[in-house]
Amino acid sequence: MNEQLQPLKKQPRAGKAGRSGTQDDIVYAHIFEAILEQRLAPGTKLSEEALGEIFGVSRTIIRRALSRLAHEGVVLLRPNRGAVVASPSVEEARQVFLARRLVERAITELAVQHATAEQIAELRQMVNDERDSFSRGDRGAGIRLSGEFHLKLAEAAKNAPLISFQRSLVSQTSLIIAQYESGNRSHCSYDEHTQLIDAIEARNGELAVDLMMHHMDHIDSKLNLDEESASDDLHAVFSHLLQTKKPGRPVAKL
Amino acid sequence: MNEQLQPLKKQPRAGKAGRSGTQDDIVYAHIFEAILEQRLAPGTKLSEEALGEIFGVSRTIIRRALSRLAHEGVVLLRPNRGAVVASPSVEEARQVFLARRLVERAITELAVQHATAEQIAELRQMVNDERDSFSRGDRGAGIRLSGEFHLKLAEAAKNAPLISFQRSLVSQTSLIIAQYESGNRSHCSYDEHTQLIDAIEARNGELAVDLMMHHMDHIDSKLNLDEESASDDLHAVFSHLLQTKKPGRPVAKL
DNA sequence: CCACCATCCATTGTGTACAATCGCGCTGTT
DNA sequence: AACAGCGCGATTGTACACAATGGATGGTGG
Repeated sequence: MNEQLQPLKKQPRAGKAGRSGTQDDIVYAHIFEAILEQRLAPGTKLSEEALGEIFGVSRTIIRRALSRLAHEGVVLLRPNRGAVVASPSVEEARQVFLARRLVERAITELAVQHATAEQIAELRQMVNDERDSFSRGDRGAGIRLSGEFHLKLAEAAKNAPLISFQRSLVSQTSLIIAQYESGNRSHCSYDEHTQLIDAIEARNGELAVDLMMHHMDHIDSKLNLDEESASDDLHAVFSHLLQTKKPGRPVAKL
Repeated sequence: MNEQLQPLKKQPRAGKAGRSGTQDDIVYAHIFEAILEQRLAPGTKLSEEALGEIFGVSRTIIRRALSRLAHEGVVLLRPNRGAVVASPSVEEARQVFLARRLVERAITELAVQHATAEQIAELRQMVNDERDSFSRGDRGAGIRLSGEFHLKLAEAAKNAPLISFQRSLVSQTSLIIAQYESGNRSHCSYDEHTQLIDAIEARNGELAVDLMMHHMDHIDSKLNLDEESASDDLHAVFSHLLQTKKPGRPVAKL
């Protein structure tokens, strides 16, 4: 609890994840990234003061970031008891996936109608980045970029409420994948992403929706939600017992 | 700016809209209600200090409530410039309605599968309340209760992400209705709500979805979004000019 | 007379001190 | 030995003070 970052006052974009914007966004992005990359395990307590020291900002900023993360379902905010990394139950995971199926179908149809050439090019670029991450063995970045692909697709759908909802769903999905994914197979196979882009570019709505639905099938078929989820579920159930494994520096390296 | 409420420290539930919970919720609910009942017109500036004095809490609380309202799209938070009541453009209204169609369809199907007898009874009760409000001539309460009906329905669908999204959509819809509704016709005709409940109770999914879609049709057919929206749109465009019509006590009576 | 610029003021953004709350361990009793 | 009650420590909740930003206003020069 004695090491601290440079006060990040003026660094324009902090490394890889720090989007442009205010301190909130930087803190938010770093915590989010740490959760996705499993440097912060589900159930880990997120002390406001500790995070404040780590990032060199006051609790005010931390609190806003946590509130935002909580709203997206990545962090659980227990009144008077602090924040912990969310550990979605199997049931919660199912609900998220159901909602995503719904939203992705609509987004795909809309994207086929509205996606511009520029957006399609950006999507292809993101798939490239994603493939690079996986081939580099950077699992966390891969999951994150895969999520960002779906978010970019939502932007192409040109519907602000859907984009916002999709952001929340993608965040939660990423957390679920990080928590439940079986084996070491790649997550969103980027091949599927590429095919999807092709269908969208060809303005073939039916095919695009089909591909997206299969893509969704593949994603949750990779998870252990169905039968043998007992062990993972137990872990989630008892995670609050493990949460106090030294409060000191949950984030080792940023 | 000199009259103030009792500091609301310990009043368990403040009148009609104050849900159980902390001060945030009370402030949130009151502002939300004031917006829906058009005691706060779109474009009205929401000064943190003024609200703080009115509710007898510090800006910290107000800020949280505003942030929450902003996330639901009812309030626009402009960095360094304060918060104003959102004034959705026609395009934004269209996007909200598109998203709602999507979500309502899914919610209806799920509610048909999962709604319990108790929930159905609660829905019927809400329709009664709604009818009472309209017959009493309380337009604001009517719009609000009508929204709460749709939210209750979402709860019956037993999908947390969808509930959360629906909450946001319903809030925005209510604001749009308050802003754009033509004539003095009733908004959500409660007859349609009753029929919908009947179909759900009979577990007739196809009929229920049909009714819901027609219900959606009726809702936006009542709005002036389509052709003659010019005047309303102009009003929205220039609403920021009217926003400074005395900052004093925007909320007259709670 | 108009346009531009500098200064001021009102309002929001942030940090920090204090108060309230909850969990935990201690002690005493049965 | 086990359990209930109580106080303590740590952490969150709230208020407030100060800093920073942006708009408004009044003055000056063209």
